[in-house]
Amino acid sequence: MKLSQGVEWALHCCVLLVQAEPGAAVPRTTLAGYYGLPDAYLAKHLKSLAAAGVLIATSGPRGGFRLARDPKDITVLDVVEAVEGSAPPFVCTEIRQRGACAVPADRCEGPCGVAQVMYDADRAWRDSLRSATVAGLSDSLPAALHERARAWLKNPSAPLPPFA
Amino acid sequence: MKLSQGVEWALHCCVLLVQAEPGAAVPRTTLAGYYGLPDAYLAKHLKSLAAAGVLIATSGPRGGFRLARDPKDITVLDVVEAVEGSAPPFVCTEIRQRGACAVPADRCEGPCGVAQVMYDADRAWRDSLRSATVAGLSDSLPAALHERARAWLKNPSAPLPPFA
DNA sequence: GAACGTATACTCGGATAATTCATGTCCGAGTTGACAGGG
DNA sequence: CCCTGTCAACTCGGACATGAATTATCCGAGTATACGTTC
Repeated sequence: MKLSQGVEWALHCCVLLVQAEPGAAVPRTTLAGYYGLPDAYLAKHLKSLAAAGVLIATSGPRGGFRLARDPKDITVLDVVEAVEGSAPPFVCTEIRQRGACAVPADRCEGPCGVAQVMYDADRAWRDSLRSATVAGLSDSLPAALHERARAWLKNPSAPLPPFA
Repeated sequence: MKLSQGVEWALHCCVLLVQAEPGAAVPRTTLAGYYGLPDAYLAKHLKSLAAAGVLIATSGPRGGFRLARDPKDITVLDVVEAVEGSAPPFVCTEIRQRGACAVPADRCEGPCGVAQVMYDADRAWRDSLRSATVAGLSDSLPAALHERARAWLKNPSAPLPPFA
């Protein structure tokens, strides 16, 4: 089991977008440059975020991506599911109904114990991710980083002030 | 994010092995036949379980696999990690230290907020899996299935009694 | 009848292909902003 | 000075290669059993 690399990128980009001017869009090249990511590939994940309703994409000059709603209402789970898909990681193939000792289907009402345990764990994982929001992640960063982010988003080509 | 198919197979096989005679080994062909699984591929996962110390493999006639310890002491997490590996699903590549707005390494003491949230979710997932044991899964099955399993393990070629 | 040696059959283990999915990259469609020209 | 039409540049979106991991399979190494032979 391995999570896509894009999850990390998407989360950091969403946190960065909190610092953008309200209503302003940030192009993907600016986002990619901030973290040194390949913009061509980052586009793929940003597209998924837009399709999932987490971001809003705008075309043309002054276009780009912006958060679709208040950062307080964007959970980490929203971002993860946008990139990874909302399909459960464990899929029960009902092997109890196959093979020499197959159990008749009419005796398999609920999910088997194995699937139930996996589903419970998946729910615990999702509940944990749902309890964190993009706003909370942004608040955990020091104010100095917010300043640098705002300066960069306003003018990516200008030199950044040195660290205090 | 997708879990390997082998996780389901491994869990069901471990639950089935609870019904084996104490000290007796069950060959992989018998395990595969019970659930109608490809024995050649199942061998790969059983090998992983043996390497992880969940099962004990024995060669030669009357050989096969048996549980390495009491089913109460085998958690579902043990089985999942044996098959999937114990590597965390989320790997932080420290992208905050890269790109145009890279943060100096000496200012990155602990993990970043994004990684922390993912690690917490991973811990919740593992804790959930750790709270379930192979013995618990076996106990959740009806007694009739235990009977059928014991009969099959004792003589896989004999016809099974019909369902009551 | 018991012990021993051999051969056999059965088991796991590692090495080897095929397929699927994530990764990485590119170019085209669409849209907005800017500019030049005219009123 | 203001309005309008055209143009151009910038943006995203989908289509196209690449690589790795999972899936799937086979054959060889090793071992305990069973049998036949001998004492």
